[in-house]
Amino acid sequence: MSQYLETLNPAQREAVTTLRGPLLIVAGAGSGKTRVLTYRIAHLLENGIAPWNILALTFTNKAAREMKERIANVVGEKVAGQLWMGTFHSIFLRILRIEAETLGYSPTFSVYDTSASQGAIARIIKEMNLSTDDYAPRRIAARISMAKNNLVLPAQYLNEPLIAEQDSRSKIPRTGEIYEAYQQALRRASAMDFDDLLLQMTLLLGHYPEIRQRYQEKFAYILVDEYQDTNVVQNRILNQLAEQHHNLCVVGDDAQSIYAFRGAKIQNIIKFPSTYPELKMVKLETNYRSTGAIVEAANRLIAHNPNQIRKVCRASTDGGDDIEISTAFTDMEEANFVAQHIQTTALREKAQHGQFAILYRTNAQSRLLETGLRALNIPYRVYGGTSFYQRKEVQDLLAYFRLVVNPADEQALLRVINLPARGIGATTLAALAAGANAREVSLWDYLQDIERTAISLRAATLGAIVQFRELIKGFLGRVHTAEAYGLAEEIYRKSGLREALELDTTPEGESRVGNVGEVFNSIKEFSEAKVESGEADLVTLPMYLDEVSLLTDTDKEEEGENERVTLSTIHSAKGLEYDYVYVVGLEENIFPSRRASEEPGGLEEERRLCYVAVTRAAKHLTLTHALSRSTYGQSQRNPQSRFLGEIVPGYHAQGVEYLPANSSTGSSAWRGGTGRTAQNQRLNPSVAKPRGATAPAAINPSALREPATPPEQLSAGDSVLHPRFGRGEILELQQQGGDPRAIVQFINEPKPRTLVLRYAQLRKI
DNA sequence: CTTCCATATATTTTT
DNA sequence: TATATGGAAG
Repeated sequence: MSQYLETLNPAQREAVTTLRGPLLIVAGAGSGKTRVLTYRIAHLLENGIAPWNILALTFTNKAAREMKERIANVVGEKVAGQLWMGTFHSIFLRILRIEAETLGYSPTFSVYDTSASQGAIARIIKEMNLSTDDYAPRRIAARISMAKNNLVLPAQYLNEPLIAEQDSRSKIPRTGEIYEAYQQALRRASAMDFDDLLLQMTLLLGHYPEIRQRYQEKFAYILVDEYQDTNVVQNRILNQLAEQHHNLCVVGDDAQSIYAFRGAKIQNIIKFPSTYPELKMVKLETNYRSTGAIVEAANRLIAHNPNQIRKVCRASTDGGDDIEISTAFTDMEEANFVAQHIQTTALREKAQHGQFAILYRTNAQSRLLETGLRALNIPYRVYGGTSFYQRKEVQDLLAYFRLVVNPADEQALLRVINLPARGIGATTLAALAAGANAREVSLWDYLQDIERTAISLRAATLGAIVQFRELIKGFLGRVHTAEAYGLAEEIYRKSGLREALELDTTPEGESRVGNVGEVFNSIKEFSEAKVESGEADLVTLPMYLDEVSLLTDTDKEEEGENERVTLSTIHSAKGLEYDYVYVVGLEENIFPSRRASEEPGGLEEERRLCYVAVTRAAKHLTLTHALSRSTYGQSQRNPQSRFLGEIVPGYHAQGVEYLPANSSTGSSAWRGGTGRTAQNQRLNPSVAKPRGATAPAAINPSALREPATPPEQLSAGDSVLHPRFGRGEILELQQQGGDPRAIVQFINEPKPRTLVLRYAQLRKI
């Protein structure tokens, strides 16, 4: 027996060594799932299965990369590189590129990200003259995405009475038509959105038996990670591929299914046994990550969900710290408490900041937490949020690349045709779109003989269009032969994008230039990696685009990860673990969120989300809630989350009365010095042990009551105090125009702010 | 055609 | 409270 098998427990060993037939591995949190998957692949290889016959699918690039690395450690880089291992989307993209022509797509088809897809849908809604109040593009896009994820094509969508009824009740009866037009637009642009990468894949396998058979034979062994998060289409594809050999191994935990809102079907994992009656089921129930106290807390919580695959999770070690619960008066005090708690704990336990994570339900909650951490000089990083790749300047540049690779790409064309401003405005574009639509060709095709067809355009506008067309044409021929970096640079330069960006010397402008620089760095890194690994001799722009269009921020590794506290939504934290975890905002209407509790099954999903949050903690778990919280600028009071009582039976925030909602004068009224400002209890043993819990306020409130300095007495270089942002230095004063403004760098802010002096109430210090 | 200001709008989001 | 979007002025 191989050495690695000896390091596994019996259940893990069974999961690793059962090579043939359908296998369901129910893997509780922290049960060594990745280890099992890794060893299982190693074991397959050891038993003579060729790496190219193994398909291993994950949801995130990060998970794929991690597993690839770990397998490479066991079997070597060369063999690991030959595995078909990656995300659903990236693997299917790879296959769809090969088979594109069968489906009537160009092999250079574009991949639309969410914003491109929404843009295309918005265009159609406008062209159909529908009100964007009822037909909010976001909403329609979500509806279409849901349809695609559930394998409902436009024809079915239009014919399904149930859907028609739903849509007319929601006042969006023409959604089906939009869906149909959208799919046509995608084809004309030779583009697929994220959902299409799955949908077209299943259509390919469904409509072409010989192709299906080829892939069935090729992928004789299939492994799927996070199976509880698969949607209808993904599940269908898996069944299609596994039809012949039935060697389908899925790993998941129904208790951690948190993506139903994106179409994930928890039923896939629950019904897996009935799809494959001959299956073997293995339950991994030993949690090697968390202490007994944490595992028990998680078990108590999840026990409130009725629909589950039964399993009994046990900790590998008993005991551990009790779960800590803290009640704060306000969200700001909650944030300060957490920051303070982290500082004290890090000192006392000699723990690295990288071992701490603060988890919240919504991204908006990160702001106060950041302020709290900054006030104590605790380094942190915010996971997720606005992605690097969603920055305007980055998207603009990538749109140029996309257009050069696939000039039919309408969204890319629309994005850059007037960028930098060339005098091709909305009116002109509407005329062009009308012309293209009338002829049923892509915009790009329509531009080809625009000199003859567009009569109504002004000479200057026509000239600008022709010039742009020739600019793009100059790149087209070289896309597949030129090296990515050089071509990218040339595009950046010749398009005028570079000049336009570099002209802006404001701090924001400079950061934009920096971001573009990062893109170029990533092109270089990507190219070098591909050449070094021998995967390619020549790395072209299309290859880079395929990589980058399926990449998210979370995939980027950052410097100094170990020294920084992680701030993350619970969703983004799935799969990660930290010694010290703070789950904040445990209040009704926040967590569980109001919307979720209104939807059927929503509450259970929120509870699973909470389960995910709790099980991220290895050593110590702190739960916090605030009596009052400002949302959208308004103060709100929410009762404690029901989850608190489920985790710690009988828990009620004690010793604090609900205070009137925060008034405009600030919270200094109860910050005065006497009495505790927050209640903090250590539970179980049930004797509540209060302790002082509030961090020093970032800004001394009394200092702010002093009158502001009149604007005319301020000058650049002055140190000033702002009621909200605190201390800062004036970088520049702007007099031009109506209101005099000041650009101020605050010590607690990453970048300078521009303030209108009339309102800003700055005080010179 | 571009710029600016008012107004609306507001989960979670692996791809 | 921030941000996105759309209409009116430049």
